[in-house]
Amino acid sequence: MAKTNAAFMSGIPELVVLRLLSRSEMYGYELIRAIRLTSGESIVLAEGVVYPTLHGLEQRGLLKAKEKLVKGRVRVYYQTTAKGKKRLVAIENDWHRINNGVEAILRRLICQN
Amino acid sequence: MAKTNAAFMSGIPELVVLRLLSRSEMYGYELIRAIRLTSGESIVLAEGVVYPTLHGLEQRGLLKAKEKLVKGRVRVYYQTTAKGKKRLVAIENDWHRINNGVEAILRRLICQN
DNA sequence: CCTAATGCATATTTGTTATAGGTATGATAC
DNA sequence: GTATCATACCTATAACAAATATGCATTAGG
Repeated sequence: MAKTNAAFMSGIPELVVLRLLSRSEMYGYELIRAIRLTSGESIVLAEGVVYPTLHGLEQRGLLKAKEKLVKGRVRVYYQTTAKGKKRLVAIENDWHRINNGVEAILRRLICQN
Repeated sequence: MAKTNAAFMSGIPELVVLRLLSRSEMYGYELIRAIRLTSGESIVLAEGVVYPTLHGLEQRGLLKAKEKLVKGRVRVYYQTTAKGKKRLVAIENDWHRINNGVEAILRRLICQN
């Protein structure tokens, strides 16, 4: 468990990657910064997390990769596919459901066994 | 990945167990029902998840166990200790921080890289 | 020159949850 | 009376995903 993230991270990389790349295409390094900045430093994913995630999502057809040569350096741009967007909707729903469940327990809206 | 829970579950068992047992003592089976009901069926933890969690938390001094004989049957009641409540506050904070980070990305409040 | 930042990649470890069993008692229904 | 379900506990193993720790190569800055 990292000092910065500390638990509650399962599923998060897939969710945030699909979400950010559904809006605009990005390359890995850029995406890592975007996750950190957009989350207000709350979510910091190392390269060893993001790159395998990108490769996995691409293999599953949820992302599409495209190589570009920028300043003599190869960048791999990724973009969420239509299939990826469907998947995104599904896991967003899952995330909200789990979240509501936890909130209900923390706030104890309902009660009694 | 379970059909009911589907990702986003890391850290959740510890959090909800510490939270529910900080309010009132419960025995394992009762706790399992309480998690399911209080979360509105959103979070369903099997016995194979809850019992090891209880044992682990007790070993770490975050829970205190007490055996009771009820209707000729032994029940093990658990209760969150003072140390457990401190830990609870810490992971509740972690949980909210991660949550806010994900929300910011989903809603894209902030932007630009 | 040397260092930091950029940019990609992957093998291995670690930590947790999920699964799938196992034991035993009490209550209910047929 | 006996079959079945709910109660109540337990643990070993599998499965999975993130974290860690690397490696390589290029560019910009001091």
